[in-house]
Amino acid sequence: MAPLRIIFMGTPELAAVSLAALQREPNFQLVAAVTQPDRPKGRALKLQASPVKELALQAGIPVRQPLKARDDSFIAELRGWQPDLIAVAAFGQLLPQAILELPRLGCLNVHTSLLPRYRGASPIQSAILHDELETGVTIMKMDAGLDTGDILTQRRTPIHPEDNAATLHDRLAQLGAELLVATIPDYAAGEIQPRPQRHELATHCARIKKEQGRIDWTQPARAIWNRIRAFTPWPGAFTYLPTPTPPTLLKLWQAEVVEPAGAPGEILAADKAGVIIGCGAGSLRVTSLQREGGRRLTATEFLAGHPLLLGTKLS
RNA sequence: CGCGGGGUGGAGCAGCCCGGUAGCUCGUCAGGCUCAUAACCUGAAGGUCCUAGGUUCAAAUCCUAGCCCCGCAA
Repeated sequence: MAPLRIIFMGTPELAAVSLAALQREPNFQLVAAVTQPDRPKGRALKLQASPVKELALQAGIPVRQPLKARDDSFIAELRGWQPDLIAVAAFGQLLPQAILELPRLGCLNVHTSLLPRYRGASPIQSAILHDELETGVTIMKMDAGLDTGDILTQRRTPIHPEDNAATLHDRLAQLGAELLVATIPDYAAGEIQPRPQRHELATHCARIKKEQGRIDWTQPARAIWNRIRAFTPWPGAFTYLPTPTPPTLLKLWQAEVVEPAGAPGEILAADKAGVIIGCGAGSLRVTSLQREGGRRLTATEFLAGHPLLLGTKLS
């Protein structure tokens, strides 16, 4: 059997993991990789290629970076590759019907949630933020909506207390890549019956905004704990130290829920075991934190250079 | 030229404005104390103050250039 001609569309690291997995399969022929245009990034605002682009270039796969996927000349070019299938993972743009119908086998998408839950831009963070006990990945046949296509396969994974968005991201990226590679041959052979989503159970999650990382100390400790885990490593959960003008930004990277209660935002203890801060219910022991201008430090290291007065109120 | 903070014994910081023998909280090592501790007491080792120039009688401190790190912004 001739190898399947596959076009890959994706952008961030999550997608690159899937591309790498596809690329290792001898029965798949990656005829092109499509990704977002290089974007200014970093302190010098230099243009930076997406992880998918870097990997594709390294693998000798032709790369395209259309400003708009619905551009006619781009679609014509896609057609020119004569793909059997388009595989999409975190591409960053909705695809027009013309593209969805272009390959013989249509477009498959890797989504890092158990659809129909957490459709949209931030499924990994949102699952943690909403105190879910498990999440997973879904391979679906794409349709015109946002993550509304028929489900081909799913795989679950528990969310552990020690998980944060980074660890969960890495695990789901791996799971998604494996599941994609495993699903495609069965799907191509007609052995998988796509199942429509139960749309009445759908939930949506929007793109994360940095401001959502701000901690509201009147919330229960567990909710704040989830926020810290969901916003690590990006954009970071933060609060402010009441230093004389202006307040100092303080990012919290790691914490655990503890029993003792206290006024919301008040520092109840600060020693080698961590910094204990009162919440709306219970309190939080912070064990890894970072002041603006400084690096991420353990509580012990932080306290060596930045004494925290008991009773200080964070905001 | 996007804005800003910073590079000081092993770690985290102060000192810099107002040049003049390098300090704090820890860690490490040795000894002591304790039923016990991420506890306490005593003592010790350990520093080209990022690099290269410059100013000066004298530079961690002032000036110039470079390298590296971080927050914001994306």
